[in-house]
Amino acid sequence: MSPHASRWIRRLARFTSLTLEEQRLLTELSSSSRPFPANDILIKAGEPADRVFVVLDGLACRYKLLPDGRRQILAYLFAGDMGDPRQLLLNCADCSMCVLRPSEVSLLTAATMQRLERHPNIVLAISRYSQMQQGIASEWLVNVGHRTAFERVSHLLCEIYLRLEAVGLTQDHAFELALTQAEIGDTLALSAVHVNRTLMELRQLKLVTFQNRRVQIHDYAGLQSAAGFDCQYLRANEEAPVRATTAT
Amino acid sequence: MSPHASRWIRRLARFTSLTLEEQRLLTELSSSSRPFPANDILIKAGEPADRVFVVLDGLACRYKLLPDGRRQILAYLFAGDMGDPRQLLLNCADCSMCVLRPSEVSLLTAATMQRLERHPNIVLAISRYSQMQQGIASEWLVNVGHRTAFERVSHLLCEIYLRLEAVGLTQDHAFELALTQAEIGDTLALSAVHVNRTLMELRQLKLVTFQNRRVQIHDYAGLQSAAGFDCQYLRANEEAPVRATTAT
DNA sequence: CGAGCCCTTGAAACTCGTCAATGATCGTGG
DNA sequence: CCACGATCATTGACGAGTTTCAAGGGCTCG
Repeated sequence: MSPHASRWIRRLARFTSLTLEEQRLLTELSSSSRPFPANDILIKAGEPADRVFVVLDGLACRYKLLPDGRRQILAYLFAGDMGDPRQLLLNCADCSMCVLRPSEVSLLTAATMQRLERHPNIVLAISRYSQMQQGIASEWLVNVGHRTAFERVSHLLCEIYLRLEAVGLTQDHAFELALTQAEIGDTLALSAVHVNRTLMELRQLKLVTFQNRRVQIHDYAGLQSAAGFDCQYLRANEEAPVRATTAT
Repeated sequence: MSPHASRWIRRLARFTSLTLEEQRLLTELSSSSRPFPANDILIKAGEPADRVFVVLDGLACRYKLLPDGRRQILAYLFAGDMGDPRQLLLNCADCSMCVLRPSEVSLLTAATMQRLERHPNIVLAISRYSQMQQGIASEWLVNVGHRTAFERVSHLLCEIYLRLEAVGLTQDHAFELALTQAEIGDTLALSAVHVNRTLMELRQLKLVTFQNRRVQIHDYAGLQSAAGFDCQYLRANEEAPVRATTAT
């Protein structure tokens, strides 16, 4: 039995309340997790994708590589995050995935997912969660497209802070963030050098300190305002609506 | 009865074969469409989203606005394209949507979507289609993040060409594209001025001509290569797999 | 025929990338 | 326990791509 299922449950439970039985099922299904060493590749773009990844602990990401070797990170998967089950419907993965830190990852088969589908409540939570993930992807496009380097870095840090807070991985506006500056650059479409300069600037302005894989937010309001950050897209306080629609 | 449902059916049928009965249902459900004038706003970010939009004819887009007025276009919806039904599961729209040209748009209610859900085949097609749309969004992030202006414009034109071809809206490597250069700029995160310069360059290289709302591709292979375009993400030839998995 | 929107072009400024070198940190093995 | 190599952070100088500003011209529609 994996000790890490709780983050996943906590993540999903934000989108609809789960019964104890449903929580037990999620715990059971994620118990087949196994550890992956840092930089291990989970799947490459183009390969058949017959599993859904659940990151129980650690940090993974989805990304695409260009022929010249440049990389765009498309999404982070923190502890509690999972891939979109709809991915199973297509013949092959449209992007690659790797773990950035030593991580505990569970691989759910199509058969396992079918067990989940018998629980409409869980399906609802996963669907809403996946929809939120799409919202994050949209916000990233805005970020990379229309914000300055300074705003981008600030915005990303605001987002990560709230996402980690949602699963209980922050304390006093601080959290562990095991990303190199080069990886942040691949996320925000900035050079590692420029990420560094921007982080220095944030430090000098006493907004954020990012050192030794730890982020300390000194002035969240200031950071939010510098980023033009509006947390709505994270659906931090999504309520379970009265009407229990079951959409595709 | 709308005369435009065929593009929608054609679009979905690329992902699984639809029976005549299923096609009739889609035609019936889209018959409640109505025309929208150019620049009409379909929905604003934050408003309750209780309808799924199907663009039967014309051109719409999803976008986000920044407080300073800048706009990032997140997706185009050409004739035959639709929104993601999963959007209904969240309380409100996470981005705005408008029509860029006079368009024929159908608004499907949650009740209508529930009728569709009784047809697993249609659900499958829509799910696969939506998944492909997500793939397009990922590719756009790569585009904006890691490609030069020249590559971005070329890449976008390659994509639009294939998407329009899929629903029969091209002839001889030419198609109507009712976008202003400013709108292309809002899509690719470039200034309108630079879009113009890039289009001139493409014209001089005899790759593409874009004039009078018409795109004529003179050298598709050359354009594809200039863009570093790999059409796989469009799932142009997605086969209906043997196994009929029904994922969430 | 005029108004408005869009395209086109030029010049100057700025953000950010690249290149290069130096330090700091960490894990590993001698 | 220290030395070593590797990875990562830091800093400076320079260059390139793109933006902004500004102005003129063309097209379309009423």
